[in-house]
Amino acid sequence: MKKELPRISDSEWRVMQVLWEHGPQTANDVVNALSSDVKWKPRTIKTLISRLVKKGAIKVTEEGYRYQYSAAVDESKCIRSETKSFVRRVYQGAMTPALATFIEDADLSAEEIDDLKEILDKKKGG
Amino acid sequence: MKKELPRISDSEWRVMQVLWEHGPQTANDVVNALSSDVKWKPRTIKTLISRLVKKGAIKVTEEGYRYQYSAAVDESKCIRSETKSFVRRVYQGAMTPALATFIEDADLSAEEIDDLKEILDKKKGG
DNA sequence: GACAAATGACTACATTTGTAATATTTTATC
DNA sequence: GATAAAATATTACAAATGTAGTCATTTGTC
Repeated sequence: MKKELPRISDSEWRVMQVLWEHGPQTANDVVNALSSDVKWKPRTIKTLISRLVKKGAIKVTEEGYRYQYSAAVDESKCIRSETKSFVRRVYQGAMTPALATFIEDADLSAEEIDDLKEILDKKKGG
Repeated sequence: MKKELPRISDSEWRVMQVLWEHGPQTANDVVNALSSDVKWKPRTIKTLISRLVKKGAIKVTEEGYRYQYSAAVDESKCIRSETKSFVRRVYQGAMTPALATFIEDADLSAEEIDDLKEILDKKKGG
């Protein structure tokens, strides 16, 4: 019984990332966390939070007398799901060409390259 | 003077892919090419084509008496641009973690792994 | 040339998204 | 308890998107 992931829009992702990174917070905490990154009015962020609550991506608890918001969906699940739909859309589902383009475009240090090769090796070994 | 890439929606990608793959075509050709993949009415596909023309992603030429449509934007540019915005959104721009997740999730054959390692090596060498 | 068939242009309409404003309810303060 | 301040809820509204329908025109056919 896998629960459907709600679809999370671009702007909404920013909000989710705050919650995934910092755990339960008030709406104001989220506003503050985002204030350096985006130029949205606090109202806008509140709206995004409400929509995410309605979608089931965020859950609310009343801690004391104010609401606390926290992620109700798993970050890696969302990332994987987004990744899959991205690859499906742009690469018609073909993972290897996607990876090849990624690698070619990425600006990688020697260490990063080695790390990735190690991941590849592990994959082969497994 | 780089021209701005128009933003191409999910459904519109399907249309673009047909044009990138098969070159100039009539609207009907596109409809036929897509008919096995999607369940859209021909009208819907015409609408998508019109929107893409308006956005400048497709160009029209009158071959004889019927319109021929062809891609006006470069496929790899679009792919790169989409990829970048995807990584920005989901991975906050961090390419290496993105790649790591990609690799871990991918279902790769031994050959594919070797190919990717080779790409990585070339990257290091360069 | 009249008329059907094909094509393209224009119009439609609900949903989602981006981006908020206003109204109401709670809480804090005097 | 009245009132201000803060938080939440309700409402707004345009652009983009998904998904088409209808109208007008062009073309092929008799």
